[in-house]
Formats: sequence, structure tokens, C-alpha cells
Amino acid sequence: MTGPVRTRFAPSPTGELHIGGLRTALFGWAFVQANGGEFVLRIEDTDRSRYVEGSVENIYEGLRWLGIEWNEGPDVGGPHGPYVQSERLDKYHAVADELRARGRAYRCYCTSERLAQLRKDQQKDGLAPGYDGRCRRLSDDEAEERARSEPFVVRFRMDRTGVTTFPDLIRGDVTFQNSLQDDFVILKTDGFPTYHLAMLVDDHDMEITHVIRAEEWLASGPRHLQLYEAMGWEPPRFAHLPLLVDRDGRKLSKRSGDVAALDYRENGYLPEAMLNFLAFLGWSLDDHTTHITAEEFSRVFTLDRVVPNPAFFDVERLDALNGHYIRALAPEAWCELVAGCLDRDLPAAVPRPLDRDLVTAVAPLLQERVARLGEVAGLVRFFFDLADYPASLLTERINGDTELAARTLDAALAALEGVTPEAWAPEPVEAALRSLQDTLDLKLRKFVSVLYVAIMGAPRGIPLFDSVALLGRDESIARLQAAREKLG
RNA sequence: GGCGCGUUCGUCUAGAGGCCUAGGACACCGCCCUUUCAAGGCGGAGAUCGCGGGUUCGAAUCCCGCACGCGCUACCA
Repeated sequence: MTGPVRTRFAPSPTGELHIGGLRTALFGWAFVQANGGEFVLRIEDTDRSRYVEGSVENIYEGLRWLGIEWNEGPDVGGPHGPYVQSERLDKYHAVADELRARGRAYRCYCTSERLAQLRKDQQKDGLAPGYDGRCRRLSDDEAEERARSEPFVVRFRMDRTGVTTFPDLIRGDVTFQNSLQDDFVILKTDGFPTYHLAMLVDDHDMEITHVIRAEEWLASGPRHLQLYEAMGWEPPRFAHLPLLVDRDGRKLSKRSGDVAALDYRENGYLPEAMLNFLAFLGWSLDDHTTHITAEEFSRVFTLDRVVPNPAFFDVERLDALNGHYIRALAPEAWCELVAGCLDRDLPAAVPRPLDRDLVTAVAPLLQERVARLGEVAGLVRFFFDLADYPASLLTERINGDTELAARTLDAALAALEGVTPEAWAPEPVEAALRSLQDTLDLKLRKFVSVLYVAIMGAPRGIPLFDSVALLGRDESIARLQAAREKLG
């Protein structure tokens, strides 16, 4: 194999970009970058019944979210276009004709009813389901004659002797008995090719050198190899990536939870976190690296460090990574993100635009407390309206000591009222609140939860002193009083 | 059912005959720090390397068998 490495990502526009597909794309892209080649994006829309409007745009956006770029594709063009299979039908027909001319393919007139019945009978008899080759025996004349009036598919004539062995770049040689293969469809009744034919033609035309796809395709390897052989074309190298599985160990699917790549963006995950997470699903750099950037990944990626076993899509790990990247964000960038999700997630009742100074002041307090952007609004909401809470919450962390809660609130009120409106700022507020340690003769940590609940409605949240300062004197005092009243 | 692939801490993985009394990370537990919660620091627990046979002075690493899991088995990709 000479020339530059060329690989492709070939999704079907049947809905939103699947997170597993994004992982496949990421690995293919990284492989190309690391080897200095070209990455091709191809849309496999040969199943007209499953086409979903908007899918292609969703695929573009999902890939771009992680910074995956393609050198050739439907939108950017390239020397091997078109890059949408429905626009390449003549090429598939030409190859199907050639295969028929070579005696490696034939028209099949069997109805889907007969096929269904055949499958049923085979299963009943404990046989492997598969086409029985009935139309293989049709004479040329008869096949030609019936083609004029009957719908037909074109099947590939599999060589059923011997074995097919091919080297998978990730798991080594894989061998299949050809006797177990059957004549599969390459051209459907509607004139569209099946995946097998389309892939063959396109990968050859587009000079793909490495096919990097998920393991679910491994079993169709013999079909593809025989197809290449029948056309006399050199097959590309194959690498079947381990599947991404859910908690039950099954291939990730809708019932596994969020499976649409962009849903993760919606749910507050940073692209650098998702890329880092995906990169280590089935691949590793060494015995200690756990963080990696797109730049490094695309420089050091090699297929020989991809493992063959399936990987559990563990969202807890994703969360940890996301928190890591949030903390690594520049303060200004973080502030922008906070402003964005506050604007989006805060209740509609909160008037917009939001107080920019407040947002700027609050953002730093959130940065190391949040793993997902979705948590932001919940931590900040109390600035705008305090949800009602039960009185018991005030004493939840002080062993239900109502008397201590009352003393704390009374002392806090007195201390804060001592801070004049003019002097109201973080430092004086902190000093006032810290003075409670002397007043109550207790460590701050012993009673501060009462104040958290009074101010935020929860015994935990962002730093208290800053929050009280930001909330303002009147509102803070009002909340402390309200809390005091709850205690009776 | 058939075929294929897979099987190292709960999870993702390191490991390519002796460096392994199996390493790292997430999660978990404890301590420290501390303005709650986090973050951070330190420490801990956690894998007889699916099981059983071999080969070898020596096996997580090589070979065979078994078990289990998953994938495929469409005129879907």
C-alpha cells in the first residue's frame, strides 16, 4: 500500500449522530492526522425509508463539536465526489453489471414472502438462515425475460469453498468458513445498492486505504473481501473498533440513555471533555496518561493501542473529566458559559437580561463546584428567588438543635445589621459573620449550615460570605428574619 | 441454533515469559485543608488476571478445552 493514508467516516442520515459513531469518527480522524493523510466524510443514504431530514446537518455539527474536520465530503467537495451515495447510483449499477458479466452476480426474483418462509423453515430445521441460491440456476435467457416484467434484486455469488481470512488491525487474523456464507443482495428492487456494494464501490473510488468501523461489521468481512476479489481490486485494511456498551453490556442504543452526540452538548458537556472521554474508550497511550487534548490525541494515536474488548460508556467518568476541563477554563471563558446557561436555565419569571455584574461576580464561585453546566442555574437561582423550605432543614446539619439555630440567626442578624449599607461588601460581611464564633463560642463550621439554609434554601452551595454580600443587605437580613420566624 | 469476537480492581485500562507481592485513572472509604459543598493534598480498601488443563526453572502474558458475555445471522446500515 503506497501513497497517503485515507480513511473515511460513513454514517447514515437516519437521525441524530450516534455517540458511538462519533467515537468511530474520532478514531478515524486521529488515525489520519497521526499519519498525515486525508479524512473523508461520506453519507450512506441508500435506505430511502430510513432517511431523516436534518440528519446530515446534525452529523456535521456533531463532528465539528469535537473539532473533527474532513478533507473531502458532501459540503467541501473533493476529487472523488459526489460524497452522497444516492448521487452515485450509476456507479453501483456499473459495478453490479460488471459482476454479473463476470458471473459473480445474478438477478434474483424470489419474493420477500418466499424469503421469509425460507428463513422460517431453516430456523425450524435448526439450519443457519440464508438464501438458498434458487435463482442462481436461472438461465440467462429466462433471467433476461423475467427482468422485463418482474422486479428483482441482484445477488452476489459467494464462493462457498474454503475459508476467508483477513487481518483485522486490532485483533489479528480472523477466519470464516465460506460454506456458511450465502448469496447476499447487492442491488435492491428499488435500484439502490445495499451497504456492501456501495461501500465496495465508494471505498475503491475514493482510494480508501483503511476502513475503521465498529465491530458489528466484523462478520460481514468475508462478503467484502470476496467482493474486492471478484472485482480484482486490492482491498483496504480493516480495523474493527470495540463496541461501546451500556450498563448491561449491550451495544449502546436508545434504551441505554442519551445516545445522540449533541445531546451531550445540550446537557453541558465540554467538547474537550467528550473528546478526552471518547479517546480512552478502547484506546490508551500508556500506563498513566488520563488527560489528552485533541492536538495530542491526533498526533500520537495508533491502531495497535486499540484494545479488542467492548467498553462501558461510563457517564461518571465523563462527569469527572468535564469538571476537570471546566476548572481548566480561563475565567472569562467560564464566565461566558455561565452567562449563557443562566440565561437559558433560570426560570422564565426571572427578568432578562440578567445583571451582568452579578454573573461576573458569581462565575468564579461556581467554577470548581460544577461538573456539568446544567448544575449552574440550580446553584445560582437563590439570588433571584428563594424557594420555600421546611424549618427542619435549618437544623438538619446541627442535630436538630433548634435552640442553636435560633441563637445563630439572632447573632447573625445583629452582626449584619451592624454593617452599614455603605460598608456592605464581602470583607465586612465576612468579618461580621466570623465574629459569630466569639458570640456563640463555637467554630464557624458548627453552625454555618444554618446560615446557608437561610440564605440559599439548602445547607450547601456556593461560598456564603460572597453570596451574602452579593445578595445585598436588605434581602440578606430579610431572609435571616424569615428563617428565624420559621423556628417560631 | 450457527458463525465470529471478547473475558485483568465496580468502571476505563497498563501489561506482549521473570521488572507483577499486577501499575494508573474514575468511583468508593478515611485524614488534612476549609465558610457548607466542592476543589486540592495525603492515605486506604479494591483484581487468586473467567474456569480447567498443559508448555516452561518460571505464565496475566504461549497452547488446548470449557464457561459466560456480546456481535452478526434483512431487499438496515
